[in-house]
Amino acid sequence: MRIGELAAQAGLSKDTIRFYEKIGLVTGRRLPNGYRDFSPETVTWLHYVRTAQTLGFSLAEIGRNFEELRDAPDSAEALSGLFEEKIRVIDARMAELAALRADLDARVGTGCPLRVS
Amino acid sequence: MRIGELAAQAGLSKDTIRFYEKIGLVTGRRLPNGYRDFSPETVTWLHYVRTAQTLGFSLAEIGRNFEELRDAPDSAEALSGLFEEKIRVIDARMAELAALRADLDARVGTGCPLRVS
DNA sequence: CTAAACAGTGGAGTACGCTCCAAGGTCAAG
DNA sequence: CTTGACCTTGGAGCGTACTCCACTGTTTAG
Repeated sequence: MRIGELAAQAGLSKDTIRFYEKIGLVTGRRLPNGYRDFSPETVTWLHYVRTAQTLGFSLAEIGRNFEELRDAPDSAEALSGLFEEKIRVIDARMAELAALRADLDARVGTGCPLRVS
Repeated sequence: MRIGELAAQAGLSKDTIRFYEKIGLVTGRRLPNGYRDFSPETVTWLHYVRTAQTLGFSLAEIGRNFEELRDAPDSAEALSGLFEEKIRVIDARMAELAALRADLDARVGTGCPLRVS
């Protein structure tokens, strides 16, 4: 798969993918003509990158996951582990949101002390 | 309260607070000697800023809330409205996270296709 | 009176995550 | 053989959110 198709399928720009390659977030083979050639799994990987990113992980952190994954003896197992870890993060994030929601909820209509200056 | 104390209580650096003032995220009176003088409520406000930020709101968005709040005829009512709106945003974000979680959950242990090459 | 601890300003620099060129090579269709 | 869609590279630029610096002024304690 060349970069344009990958970009379309992953919902990213080509420039973004080239940028990700530069920082080691994706790797691609090259065709004889120099064009990048990505495996279909890269689409899944990029979706995961997006997910992790919205969860607050930096590209550097995600890149470290990528390396761990690549070096793992069992990649399916490693991936499951990664996902489980992300799920824990999501749960924590949701708990945070719930707490904030409760806090705001309690303040609604109370003329609470956030009067500014 | 001068900037140093505010910084300590809010867990931010003085530079950050001066930066926030520059972009209109906090406002302060000035003492006769030119030093900034913040009200105690600013601490609460800054905590709110921190929270909103970790939830993914940009400083610009938070700043708009701040202005709406300041310009509102009835500040208590405006604040309630703001909180209710935030709650809706939070609910939406939680639903998003729940979907993400379900997605990851479904992949765990399936030896899903994310082999990286 | 002096030293230390605070405060002020303006402006430069940094890290992150893109985004947009410009100039050029590759390739299939007509 | 040209046109157009695709690809390449390097490098500049941008928005966000700080962070640091140099230099200066103010206040307080000894």
